Amino acid sequence: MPETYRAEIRQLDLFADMEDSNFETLMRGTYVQTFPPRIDLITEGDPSDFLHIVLSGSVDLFACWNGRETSMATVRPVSTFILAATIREAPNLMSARTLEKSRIALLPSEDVRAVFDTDGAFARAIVRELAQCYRTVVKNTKDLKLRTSLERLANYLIRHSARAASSEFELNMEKRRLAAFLGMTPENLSRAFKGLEPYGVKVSGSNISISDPDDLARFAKPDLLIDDYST
Amino acid sequence: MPETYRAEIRQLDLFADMEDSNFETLMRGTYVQTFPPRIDLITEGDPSDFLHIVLSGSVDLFACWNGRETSMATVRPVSTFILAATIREAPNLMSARTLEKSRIALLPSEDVRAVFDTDGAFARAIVRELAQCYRTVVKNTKDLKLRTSLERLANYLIRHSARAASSEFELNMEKRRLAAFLGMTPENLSRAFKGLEPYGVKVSGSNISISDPDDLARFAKPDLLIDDYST
DNA sequence: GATTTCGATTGATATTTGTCAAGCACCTGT
DNA sequence: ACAGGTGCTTGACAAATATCAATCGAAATC
Repeated sequence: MPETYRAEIRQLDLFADMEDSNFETLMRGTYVQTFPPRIDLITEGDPSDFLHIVLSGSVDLFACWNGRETSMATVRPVSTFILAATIREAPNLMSARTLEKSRIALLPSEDVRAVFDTDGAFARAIVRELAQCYRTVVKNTKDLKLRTSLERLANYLIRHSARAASSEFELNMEKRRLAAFLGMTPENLSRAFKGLEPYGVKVSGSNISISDPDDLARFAKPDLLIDDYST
Repeated sequence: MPETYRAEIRQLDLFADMEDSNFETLMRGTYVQTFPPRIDLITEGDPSDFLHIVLSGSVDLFACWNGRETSMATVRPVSTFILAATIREAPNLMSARTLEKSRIALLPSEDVRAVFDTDGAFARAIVRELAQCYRTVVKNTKDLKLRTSLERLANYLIRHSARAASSEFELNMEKRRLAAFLGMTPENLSRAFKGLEPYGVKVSGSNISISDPDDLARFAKPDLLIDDYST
């Protein structure tokens, strides 16, 4: 079914309001590919040849320097990545690899830029998307600079508990990646989980349960301007 | 001379390509005000009523949580801030205060959004601006997560030495703010300067001189994908 | 079913960073 | 010149975090 993904992409905020003909132009050069787990899709520093859209599976955005590596974000369906690099015709700042088997749509960056130059609705949608991304990174920076690793973990757990709408949930990534995402070592994450036990956090493998959410929240002090990813 | 600022603003990338009539619409509600040093312009969490443009002076963007405070960025002429919040009609994530006597233009956010909805050229300019901002924050996050405070300071000095095109230059902000910007305490910054002495960094008040830039660079390992603010 | 592999954990230790308190240096206004 | 304020620096100490090595345990492989 080579056409099924079109509707999927068309429904994305980014593409929903644009001209039909421009959407067709974009889709003409687009191809969809399924990648196995742990495949490198992009290496930081490479030119941004394609705008990527995750249709299924998940992708890790990470960055390296001087032999160190850190995880910057996880991209889940259905959303795009390296939009900013595509627009600015600049090298990618982050690398990307699949976490699991994933279907990815690839839109030639040239086409994206060309349509962007003529389709105002598309430009406006990109603005909204980029503004969202920007605000997410700013929140992340505040999290990193204003909180200790224990506080970051506590707030991470609260956010995910809220998203799961349950005081019990599964971590959706390896602990080593969670550690990198939160800006600490895996060893430190282990100890941080221990450190949250007094606040009612129980860990068993990737299963987390929070026995007293209010108690945990009193410690974590979640803040809309850091932890609310919806605005 | 109440009209001089118009030309200044019109020349900004953000406003250069838009329709004359739309620019007029924006300017109609715009006013320019001069603020003394250390005046709070915006408090995080407040609605984003105005897009701000720094015409002269400089503005500190900072953020607080749980009694802690950190500096996120310095805005210098001529550029805008809180563009993302304005577009998304969302609360500001950062607070802003003048560092010195500053002239600031204030554009009602409603007008900005209205023009944005009809003027494709304006929307495209906003995209480029936001993509730039986004990439800057991503670089910042990499700096924070991948480097120690000593490495961050070393790379900061190299960037500013390059900008000044000289191995001797003046810090353009208080050391306490530099410390907050680099994600450390003022005490730690003092020690970090000491720690860079073996690499030829000499500090005298706000005057910095780097006696052996290559030696410092060998330690700092500057990286285009973190330290190059032009792409 | 045994083996291997790899991530997670733990303990011991080192490094980095922050905190507190005191002193210093420089500016400013009187 | 002086006093007061403010930011910077320093030292002693404490807390946070990283590193290294060893072990554990569950899942994958043979």
